[in-house]
Amino acid sequence: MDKILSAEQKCADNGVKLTKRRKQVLTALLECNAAVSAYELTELCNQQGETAMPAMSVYRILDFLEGQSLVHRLSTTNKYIACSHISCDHTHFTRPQFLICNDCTRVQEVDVTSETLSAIERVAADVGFNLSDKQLEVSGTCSNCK
Amino acid sequence: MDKILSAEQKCADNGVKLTKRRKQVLTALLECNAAVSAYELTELCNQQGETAMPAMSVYRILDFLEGQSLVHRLSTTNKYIACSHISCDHTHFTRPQFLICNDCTRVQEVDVTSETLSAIERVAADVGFNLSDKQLEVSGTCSNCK
DNA sequence: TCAGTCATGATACTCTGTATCATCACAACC
DNA sequence: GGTTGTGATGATACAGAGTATCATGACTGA
Repeated sequence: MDKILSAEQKCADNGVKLTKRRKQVLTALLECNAAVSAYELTELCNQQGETAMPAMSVYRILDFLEGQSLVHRLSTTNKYIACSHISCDHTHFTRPQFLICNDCTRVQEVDVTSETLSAIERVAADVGFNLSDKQLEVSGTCSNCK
Repeated sequence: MDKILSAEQKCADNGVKLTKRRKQVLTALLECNAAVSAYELTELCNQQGETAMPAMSVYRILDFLEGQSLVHRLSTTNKYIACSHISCDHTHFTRPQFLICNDCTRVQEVDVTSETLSAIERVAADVGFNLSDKQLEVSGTCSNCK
């Protein structure tokens, strides 16, 4: 799985380690190819793993992976997905935007366009509000489900 | 409190009733003038109310009030706020957009501008995605806190 | 007044996430 | 080699968010 190799490389570049457990969680998340909750991911790990994976570790590891931009947390649904850009050299300079399908719960990651961003920033600035570096999450129906 | 009167009128127009309990929850939410969780709201009701307010009822009542567009649920923070437009004739034709302050947790409700909306729609359409009628939530720092 | 319907009360439970402390693994250093 | 320090993981307990379910209350309309 070359995504894991890329992830390992990125971690090494940042001076942190993609340990066995972290690899296990990331692999499970990549394989299920969907947005899943931390507890669902725990179950997935426990199904295929030899040694038991505690939910606690999954939370910690997800935090770590999020810090490395290898996974994203969807705050509207409390679920996690693997970043679409693990094996390319995409830098997260622009914020990610997530299109969440209400029917099949699949999630597509795109970049926030500069138009969208500047439109939102303008509205915020009007009331003296500074945006922080968060992502955008919108829901609807994906191409498969409509 | 004329906001309560307006709310009562709106409910009547829709053929539903703003009961005593529902008024109590809405009043508490209006008075605290902030985004609060369902359980915090339960406590607020219990502090000032004579008869105990079960958390269960608060959830049901919040659902009801949300259906009447009298309160909004912030899904990124799992909190609720009273709608800013209770006592005006604002129709929620446009989606609300919430600016959530990371420091003081205050929330400002504005309307999504047509620019923002069309920019987001364009990106979504590019990948065959139809937006549904959800709101937009962005976080940052409000004018008081910066 | 009696039945039907909607609102509320009460209990229990699941799911999500955090706090805390113990233990383990590995690397640097003497 | 032994020791010590640090970061990763394990284990337990708990808090917070939300749902399921069934019972009861209140009002309306025949």
